[in-house]
Amino acid sequence: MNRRDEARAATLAAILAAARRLLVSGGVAAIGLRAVAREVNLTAPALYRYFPSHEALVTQLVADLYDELTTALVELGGESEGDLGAQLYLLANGLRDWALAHPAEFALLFGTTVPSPDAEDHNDTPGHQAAMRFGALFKELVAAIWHEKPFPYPPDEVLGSQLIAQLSAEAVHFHGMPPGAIYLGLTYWTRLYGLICMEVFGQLHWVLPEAGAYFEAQLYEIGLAMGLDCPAPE
Amino acid sequence: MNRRDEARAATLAAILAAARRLLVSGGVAAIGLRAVAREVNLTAPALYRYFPSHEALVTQLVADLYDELTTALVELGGESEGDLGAQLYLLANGLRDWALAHPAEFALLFGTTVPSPDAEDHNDTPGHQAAMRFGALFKELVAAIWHEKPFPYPPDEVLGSQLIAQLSAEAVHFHGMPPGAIYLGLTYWTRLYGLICMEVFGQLHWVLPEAGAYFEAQLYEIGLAMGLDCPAPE
DNA sequence: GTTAACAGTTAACGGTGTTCACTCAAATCT
DNA sequence: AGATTTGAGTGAACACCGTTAACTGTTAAC
Repeated sequence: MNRRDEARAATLAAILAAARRLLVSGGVAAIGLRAVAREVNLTAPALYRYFPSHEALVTQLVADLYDELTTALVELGGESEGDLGAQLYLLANGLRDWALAHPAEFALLFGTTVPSPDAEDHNDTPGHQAAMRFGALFKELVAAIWHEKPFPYPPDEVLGSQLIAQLSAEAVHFHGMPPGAIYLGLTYWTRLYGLICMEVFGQLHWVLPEAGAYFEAQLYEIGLAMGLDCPAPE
Repeated sequence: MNRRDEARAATLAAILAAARRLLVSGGVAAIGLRAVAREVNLTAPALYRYFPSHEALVTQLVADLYDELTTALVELGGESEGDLGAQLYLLANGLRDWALAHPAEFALLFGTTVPSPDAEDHNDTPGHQAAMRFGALFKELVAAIWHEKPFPYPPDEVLGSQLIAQLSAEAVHFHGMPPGAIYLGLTYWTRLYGLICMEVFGQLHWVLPEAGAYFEAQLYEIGLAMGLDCPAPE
């Protein structure tokens, strides 16, 4: 580790920290090259020694945010050691709290990710890999819940043969769960994502000014479906 | 109607059409003042005779897209006159098809709408009003379904007293449906929105490369909960 | 027929991401 | 140790962005 490499690593971290600060305070649009450079006492072209483009900087920031969110949720779930149901409940609420506290970051991570059809070239992007690590969190937890106490799942007629085939192909990533159980776990994630998206993006205001009670009811409902004894809303 | 007013209306329509074209081809970022102006053989400052700002132009475009989507869904549902369940099914599938065919427009309408907390000033924006007209579509249909054949809804213990109070306050907008029924209708909309968001934003690729079968299964499941006889997936 | 209103232009300001030529210090090689 | 290469950083510039101001014609109104 040269003295130059140390300096490089330090400024790189400072750049990402500054970008993060700007994102939190002013949204995605606030992450300008000159603004970031100003925060670390540099000029804009100097950042091209660290990132090939503005987009690459934002992508790296996305990856860091994913990892930060993942570790935050992991240690949040660690508080309820053993009770996997409570862990999933904490995870869901933790994700919602994080999204509401950091709407700009949430929009950057989970919103408007226009996926270019050519999947090959950007599947190895740091953001994608961090997203996979985040997704694995839910995958592993759902699989653990299933293997601890298998929950009833919809009969095959509800899913359809095509979906069953698709889910069976993914069974290796879910530790050999049956397709119906994978379906229910996926349903949990889908509904959770949809609820948080609607709330963060303000798509729920026209019917519910405050979505906390609705969120809890939904969580309770889907938790019941998975055989968990979630705390009932009051 | 002066000759000047005619010209004004014509160019205004041309501006919005050009903006729409740019949105479709290149996403939201492609709607630049100079780009729009170039499309209608004008210079950028000329557009300020028609819109006070770039944002106002985009907002108007959002309103137009909402109305276009609303009418498209209305006439799509009109094909199944009488059968309200089939109408809801067509609406859901129509919305998904539209979103997948026009991802940029969908992202503009339903994604990343950062809602400023000061709700007073922009509640009368044309985009908001058009969004209300769109939302009314689902509201009315759910209410009609309920009044035609009331469906069973979750007991009060599942919802919690606070949510029941909130939903009761909104009952006037749902033609006097009980809170539990409103909850189920809202659940339909929430799950539909979440599913489409996930699919359009590419948030489902890491587990399902093609989400059509999953979408159908989800639609069938929630349709069953509302007492509808949707076509079962195969 | 004069006057006021208005669509549209050009020029400019501050901002953006990005590239190029350049300087200077640090690491490497002889 | 001295020469040489690597690389971080700068300043100027390019093409773009949204926006404003001053200005030119044409059209409507009195």
